[in-house]
Amino acid sequence: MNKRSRQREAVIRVLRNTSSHPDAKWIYEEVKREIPDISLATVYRNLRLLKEAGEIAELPVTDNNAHFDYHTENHYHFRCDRCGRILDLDAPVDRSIEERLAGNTGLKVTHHRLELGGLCLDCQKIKKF
Amino acid sequence: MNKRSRQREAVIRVLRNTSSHPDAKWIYEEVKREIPDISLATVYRNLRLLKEAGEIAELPVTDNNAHFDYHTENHYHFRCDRCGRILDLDAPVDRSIEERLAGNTGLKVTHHRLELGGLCLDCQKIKKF
DNA sequence: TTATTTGCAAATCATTTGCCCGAAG
DNA sequence: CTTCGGGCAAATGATTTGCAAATAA
Repeated sequence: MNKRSRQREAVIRVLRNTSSHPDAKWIYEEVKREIPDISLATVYRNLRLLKEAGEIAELPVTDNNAHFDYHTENHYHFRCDRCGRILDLDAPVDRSIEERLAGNTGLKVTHHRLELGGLCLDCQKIKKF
Repeated sequence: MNKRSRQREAVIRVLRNTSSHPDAKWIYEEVKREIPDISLATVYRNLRLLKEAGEIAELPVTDNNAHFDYHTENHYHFRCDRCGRILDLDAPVDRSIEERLAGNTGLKVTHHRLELGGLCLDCQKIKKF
């Protein structure tokens, strides 16, 4: 993580400029438009390093693909049950939830993650689901 | 899902009798104590079928292994950042969170997932982290 | 110069599938 | 009987790794 390579910068830039919380393959395809002979392994390598360095975050999902987010500060997500899209909510983070739920369990709570689920605007228009 | 096989019953029973939200390998090892020649594929197959039938739930995690939960009703989790353990919280689910966060976005919210993170009781005792 | 990073291909790991046999209903 | 589920081994798909060549500092 101590050299600024073209490919690493491109991975960061792609992730910064999308709000779609993409997986590695999607990021790879995007970066390839700028650096056509970049290797998928390089994308994976950089995503892992950036994550370990805390510059990006990995989202917990159930679809067998790691999804990434450039915004590491805590914020809330909405996930569409139909199309799988993940949207950022701009509601403020409410830390008081943490004490309220942990109660007297003795757990040391440092953060929380909250995600709404349902149908996004596009998918609500589609009749059968 | 319309026959009651010994191995399927065993998978369900193992999951029902643990609170550790295990992955497929762990469940496999447990069931093997009762049915030594069960196949790992059978465990995977049943976990997928049971999940599709809504009898168990899959938890979203970032560790490249699918984790399962026998309790499909909505409830909150605590995840230990150090040991990765996932605990159930017995705090009541607060559906009012959904309207509060979705606001006037137009999203149709049907459920939410909330997870606290930090250090569990055991890991708080360990000095260096 | 020299430590890092890349691209490629092979390796690994979790999970799924094809197929044929045994078991449940 | 007849259909569904199991075991095994091979297939798949995502992610990682070894290594020699390329590149940033």
